[in-house]
Amino acid sequence: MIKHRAIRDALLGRIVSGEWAPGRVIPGEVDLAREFGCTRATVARALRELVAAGLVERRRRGGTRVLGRSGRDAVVTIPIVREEIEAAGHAYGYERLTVREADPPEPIRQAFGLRPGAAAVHVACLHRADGRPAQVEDRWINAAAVPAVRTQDFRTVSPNEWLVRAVPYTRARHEFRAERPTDRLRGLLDLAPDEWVFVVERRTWREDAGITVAHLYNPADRFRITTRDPVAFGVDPGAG
Amino acid sequence: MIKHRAIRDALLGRIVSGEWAPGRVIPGEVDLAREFGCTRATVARALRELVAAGLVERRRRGGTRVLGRSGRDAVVTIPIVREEIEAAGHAYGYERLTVREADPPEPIRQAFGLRPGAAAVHVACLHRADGRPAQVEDRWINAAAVPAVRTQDFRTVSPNEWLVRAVPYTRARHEFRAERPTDRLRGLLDLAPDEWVFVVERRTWREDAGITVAHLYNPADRFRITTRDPVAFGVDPGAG
DNA sequence: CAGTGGTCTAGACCACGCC
DNA sequence: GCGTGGTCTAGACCACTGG
Repeated sequence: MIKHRAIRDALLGRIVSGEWAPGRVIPGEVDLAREFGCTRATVARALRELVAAGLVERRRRGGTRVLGRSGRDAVVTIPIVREEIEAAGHAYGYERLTVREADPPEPIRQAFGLRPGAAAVHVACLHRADGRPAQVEDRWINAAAVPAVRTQDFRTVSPNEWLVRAVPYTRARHEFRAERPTDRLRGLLDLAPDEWVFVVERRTWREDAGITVAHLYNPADRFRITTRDPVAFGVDPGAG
Repeated sequence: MIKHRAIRDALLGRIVSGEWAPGRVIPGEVDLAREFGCTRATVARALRELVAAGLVERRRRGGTRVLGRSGRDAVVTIPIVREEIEAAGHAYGYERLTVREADPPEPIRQAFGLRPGAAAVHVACLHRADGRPAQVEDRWINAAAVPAVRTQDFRTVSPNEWLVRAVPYTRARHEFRAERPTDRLRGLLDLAPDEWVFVVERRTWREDAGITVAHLYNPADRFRITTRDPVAFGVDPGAG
């Protein structure tokens, strides 16, 4: 029986049951500590978790207030194509299409904060499931931030897996959208005549330097992204 | 100067700089407390935040180990069409298309955990930006879990906004995918001849009872979902 | 079984911000 | 001003687990 978790769950129950409606100010730490027979510190820890979960807000002198859940935040795990394919019981296949050092196009250069003429490496490759095309990966890597990329030919190791090992990053942003495929994509992915592609765009930074911009093109007919609730608690039981 | 935050940031720096590489076991709480001139409790709090951020894992006797960032988790804010439209400076328009009480189809019934014959309310409506169709909302609401839905005609209030006020939920799941539009959708959304729709599927529960299943159909040509980093720290500075 | 993290107490001082 | 949360200390005991 972990006290701070029992307290957190008790308070959570009062909130989701509606006993403590959104907008209401709940009892102060001292009162709760008395009610639960513990010290302020333990109550404070429970309340800190509720804050992290976005269920309450706290203000000095103003007390702790229950928030209405607009409930718009969700956590999405960016799928790694290799793991998806293997988890589905299919044979994973990897094929490097092209690799070249070149001037990145303007949008990429902007993302990297590079001056015109600065070098970057472009890699394109194809991931297969049981031989069937599953994803085209089109990626620019900032050669200034990752010099080692020049010595890599990506013939057997996919850019994603190489980067994860080679360069820790500190920040990532993703975008999901659907697009009309180019003719090249249509051929590579063996798309139906009218089929679109589901694009996952992934950008990573190390501090302020852009590392990579990747476009992951998936056949829209057989691709989806799912979310789960913000970690809040449930996962990661010991963390607060 | 908040000590636990200073310590957390110092440790974070050693991790992202590579001084403490993934896999490495970092000094114990007692050593860190001595180094930073504080008590174990303060160091523990800093480390708890690093755990929550997914940067380290801790085990009794095993110590605190730096994790490699596969970096696959991202937070996505589910867009609310009205806010998106108004934020873009357009006039928001709402039109209820249909509302009826009916037997939900099998997949919906399954999501609600309802027996055949149990009632639910179906609502369809259209959201516009400057008169132009922006999103079709197709939603089932569990009448058993939300009896008040029977008295609502949704003529002026959208189901989403009504539900947020009326029924707190405890759990939500979303799915993003792209689909061929039906003819009805093509007409309602004024889609280009070959255009697909970007579907956001949203399901919410209260405890174990399903509340609603919504399909939000967006013209794929002008819709995207973006993510940000897991809250970790930065947002919500006081929370841990 | 020893050493690590996990938890909790009792008490203190501080800082902010409604009233 | 004064009550609230925010932080920190000093010390204690426990629980797990790797060597």
